[in-house]
Amino acid sequence: MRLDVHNSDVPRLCLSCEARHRGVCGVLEPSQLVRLSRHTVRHEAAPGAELLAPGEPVRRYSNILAGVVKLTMTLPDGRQQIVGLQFAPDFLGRPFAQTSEVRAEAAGFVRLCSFPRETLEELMREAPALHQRLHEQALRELDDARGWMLTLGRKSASERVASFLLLVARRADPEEQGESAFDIPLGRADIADFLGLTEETVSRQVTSLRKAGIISLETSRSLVVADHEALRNAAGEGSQGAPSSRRSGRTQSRS
Amino acid sequence: MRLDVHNSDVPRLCLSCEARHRGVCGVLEPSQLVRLSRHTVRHEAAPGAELLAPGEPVRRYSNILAGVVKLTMTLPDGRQQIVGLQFAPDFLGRPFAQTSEVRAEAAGFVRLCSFPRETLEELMREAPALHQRLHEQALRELDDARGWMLTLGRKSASERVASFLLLVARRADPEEQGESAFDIPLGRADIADFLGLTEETVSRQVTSLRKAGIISLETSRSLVVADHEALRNAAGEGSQGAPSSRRSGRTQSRS
DNA sequence: CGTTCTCTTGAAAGACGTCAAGGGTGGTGG
DNA sequence: CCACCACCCTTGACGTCTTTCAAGAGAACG
Repeated sequence: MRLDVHNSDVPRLCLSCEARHRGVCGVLEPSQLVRLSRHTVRHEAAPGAELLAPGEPVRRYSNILAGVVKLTMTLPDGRQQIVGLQFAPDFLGRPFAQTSEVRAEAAGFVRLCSFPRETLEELMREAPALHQRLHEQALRELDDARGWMLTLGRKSASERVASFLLLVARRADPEEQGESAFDIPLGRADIADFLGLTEETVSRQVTSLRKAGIISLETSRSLVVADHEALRNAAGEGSQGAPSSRRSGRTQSRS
Repeated sequence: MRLDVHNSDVPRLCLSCEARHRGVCGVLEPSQLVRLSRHTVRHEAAPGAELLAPGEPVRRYSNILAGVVKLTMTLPDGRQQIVGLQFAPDFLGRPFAQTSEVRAEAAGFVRLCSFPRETLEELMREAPALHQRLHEQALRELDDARGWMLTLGRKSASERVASFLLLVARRADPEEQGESAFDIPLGRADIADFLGLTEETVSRQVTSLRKAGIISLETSRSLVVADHEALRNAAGEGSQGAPSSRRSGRTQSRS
């Protein structure tokens, strides 16, 4: 049963917060929000700031209020891969784990709302809805990661770049209709780290998509999708499927 | 508070079941086990059998009692990628989702213990420990998937094959000491689908690891690790890290 | 207006995919 | 028990996609 409460019971800090609607705070009662907000700190992180260090104990969890966070993994010899991207109002941090396996880094300026580990765990115990919300986010991230495994394992360079641009476009315009300009939140080097390519290859494939009339760029980081269906096809997600004789391997892109 | 119960309260079906200890059933009370077991069916699946079809409604969940299950994703043109491997006593199926994005397929003979969706959801509501167990498995799978993203995006063919053999060896012998023979649960074609390579390339790299004295094979599917540290190094997880001038890209393997 | 960083483009090399054929192994039937 | 067949694995030769190395253009900033 839900108590009859007023908005005035919601902490002032949370009133204009996006996380309270679409984020994890959306499932909390005002009284729980009040408790959470007592231990809450808002802060901003500059581009490149390390939000979570691999191997270090996780003391605080955060909601992402604005900006994009890169989750990266690194090999001993320095090779790097972005294994996830998080946007507002995603929850940042791994529940139940003492340490994180990944490094979280701000890609651009990021605004966060952080709270201590203990507070979250306490709330999670008494609010099953919160627990479920976090579980659902984990499953969503799992689906995403597996989708990118398919991209990394089986798609060609141009398909990977098209897939990434599709991700950007869909996030801004889920309907995939408009012709407005979307801001690409990552530089070429970060896109390369995400797609398992080099900076040069990303740049070449962007150029090639532009020359094919599928996209156009106002600046190097501002994307306009000229032909949504062509972009889906270029990403390997096209509806038409002429099964190849061999089911494996990257297909060779013509022209 | 836990009731004072005896083993005799545990359903006969569950008595010798591995899932009751290390699997999700381990957190259930005997009374809940009884309830679950009333709706439970044990069955076996032949190699290649489809356990979960992408896009179809999920009616049943399962515990894997024995065998290996491949989770695969496929592009419209037929290119395929294994996005996860599951072993006993893993839980199979995606909670909260109406349909599955991935296809689950038996790799070899598999024994399963299945129960209806409703029963699991009912138990999950009243047993927070079960909910948490499933949440933890999802997070574990997420960590795995991200680790393979790093492998698929940044490792060379020989490093990928070494990484896979390391997975097999560690699963059988977490200490990584013994010199016993491990059964490789996948054929070369499946390994290729897992590593984003072709069958031929996998075969070549296995040969190369064998010629380097790092592993030896009794049959093509029986692995002996001759030099554990060398295998870790070959997988790119070596401790020594001479940072390359460029941080990205697959390093060229010498020799 | 120079400096620096990011992005782009070019040419060459190499790793992996493709196509093709051969070898091993297990199962089945004569 | 051996022959045969199917399937899986291995090996070879070649093509090409992506990386590497290198340099130049463009944009942001002081």
